[in-house]
Amino acid sequence: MTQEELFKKLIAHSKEYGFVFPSSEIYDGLSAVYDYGQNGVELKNNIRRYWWEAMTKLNENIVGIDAAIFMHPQTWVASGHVGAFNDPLIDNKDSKKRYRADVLIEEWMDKQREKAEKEVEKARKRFGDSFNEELFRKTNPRVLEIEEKINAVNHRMVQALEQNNLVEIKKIIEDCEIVCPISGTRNWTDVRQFNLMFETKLGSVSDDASTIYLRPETAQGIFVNYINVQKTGRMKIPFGIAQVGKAFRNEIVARQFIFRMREFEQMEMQFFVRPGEEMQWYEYWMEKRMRWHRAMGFGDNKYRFHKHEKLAHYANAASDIEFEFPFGFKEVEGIHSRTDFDLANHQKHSGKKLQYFDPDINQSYIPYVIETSIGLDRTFLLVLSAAYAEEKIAKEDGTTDERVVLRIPPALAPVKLAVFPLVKKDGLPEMARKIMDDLKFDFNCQYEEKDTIGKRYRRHDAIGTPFCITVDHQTLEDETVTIRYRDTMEQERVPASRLRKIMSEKVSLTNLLRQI
RNA sequence: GCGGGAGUAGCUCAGUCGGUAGAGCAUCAGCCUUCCAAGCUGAGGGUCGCGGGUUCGAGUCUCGUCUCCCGCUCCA
Repeated sequence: MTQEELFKKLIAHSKEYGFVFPSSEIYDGLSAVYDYGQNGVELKNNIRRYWWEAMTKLNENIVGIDAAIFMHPQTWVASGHVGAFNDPLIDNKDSKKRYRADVLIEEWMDKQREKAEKEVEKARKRFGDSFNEELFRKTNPRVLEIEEKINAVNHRMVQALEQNNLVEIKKIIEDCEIVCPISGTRNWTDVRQFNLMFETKLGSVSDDASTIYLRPETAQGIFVNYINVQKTGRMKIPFGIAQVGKAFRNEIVARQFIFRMREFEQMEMQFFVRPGEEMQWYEYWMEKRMRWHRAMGFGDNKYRFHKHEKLAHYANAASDIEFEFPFGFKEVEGIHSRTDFDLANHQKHSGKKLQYFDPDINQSYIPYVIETSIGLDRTFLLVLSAAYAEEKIAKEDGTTDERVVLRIPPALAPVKLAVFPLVKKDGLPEMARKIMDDLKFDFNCQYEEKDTIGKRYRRHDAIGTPFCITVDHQTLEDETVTIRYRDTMEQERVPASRLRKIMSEKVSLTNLLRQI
């Protein structure tokens, strides 16, 4: 089976077993938006809890918040998103390459400048020692002509960008006869504005309402609350603030199932440190976050670090944790050293002091920030794709059988255990119900009596239920039941009275957290 | 956005030359009782993604459109 086939099967399996549905599917769906189903929501909640507890429970100096999705519009000016998430783009129809229109024009201007320089060089060779460069630049008609052209284009471009005049930008590209560096043609599409932030209106009357954005990242909710949390929680540097929540990006191309969605959930932690100590904390969190991933037990070789060579506007170091998805190694988490970029800009734009007084060194400063940012939906996809397995089983009569099993870590599995009566009579259902009623306060359980026992086992394999409890005739005699293990398909007979203790141990999130 | 592929029952798919929409699995009810999906009987479930056009007649031909998958592109 190719990886592509595997991925398709995974998507089909996700739908068939109630993990992920296309959004508003009865209306044909909505591009790159998905809903979590009855099993998906359980798995997602469990992953979220695993992260949340790993952050806030295991670290005394990390606390959580839950900031609103709507934020003051100035937030996004300060963070740089209004500038950086707003690009005029143009496509070349022949090479199918996409460019930033303003970059194309700037590159054209650079080329013109090179031309002028060549004229100057030529003249320098011709005139030798008597060459007066300044005079030549001021008087040579060719150089003057080029410079005039550059200035005119630059003026037009700046004005067009300011007025957001996309038609004019395209006209500049046409007038300058700019060609695609790849295809060499001038077969361009219209210039389009891509704003990655979703806009909406705050206020009921749209006329005097102000435009606000759906947050494109959750981090800013932490930065604007940093001083509140620090003061009211009496936090001392180094400390962290964790948050889980939805973020929204109007991606040009959203693809690969739930890997890149327009509405997605981030689990972010911003760790505030003393300036100059950021690199050691950066290393610390890279290592610590990798351990969190590996504790899930999908295999260390499935993960790798990817160091960013080209850094974002706010960072002085950045690495991704990549996981080997069916479509290749892809980012699930970023660990970024964001310097004091965000806090310093919020201080500047808000006029509020965001400094921290450090009693140890008797100094005030704006803290530096190490960010760990992981996609919850991506982690969900990670767990599903790592857990999904198709197995061949040798049967007693020599034939082979197949089963689909999700080897989800028990602590994360949507349903922890299923309780079955072996047959639907002789008082076995009643006995099974009684056991189920006792266990349901502690675990997410399901009771099933329909179909043969084998079918019921397979059904629960398919949704990743790690344990099946079967009540048989012997149970009526000595109150023992069997536990059937999902991964090995082996069974073990235990007293029903011990079930709660045994299961607590096996599905414990605490035990998973201890492995980090 | 461009190129390729796809869309028929909950799932996987068949549907010939344009002539009354099918199978297996699943679901539900009943029978049977057996620890690894396959027994028996019956039932429900479809505007063939959506909308035009051609035709006496369209799941099938044609045009448009939407959605999904793959590649390019984009990606704090």
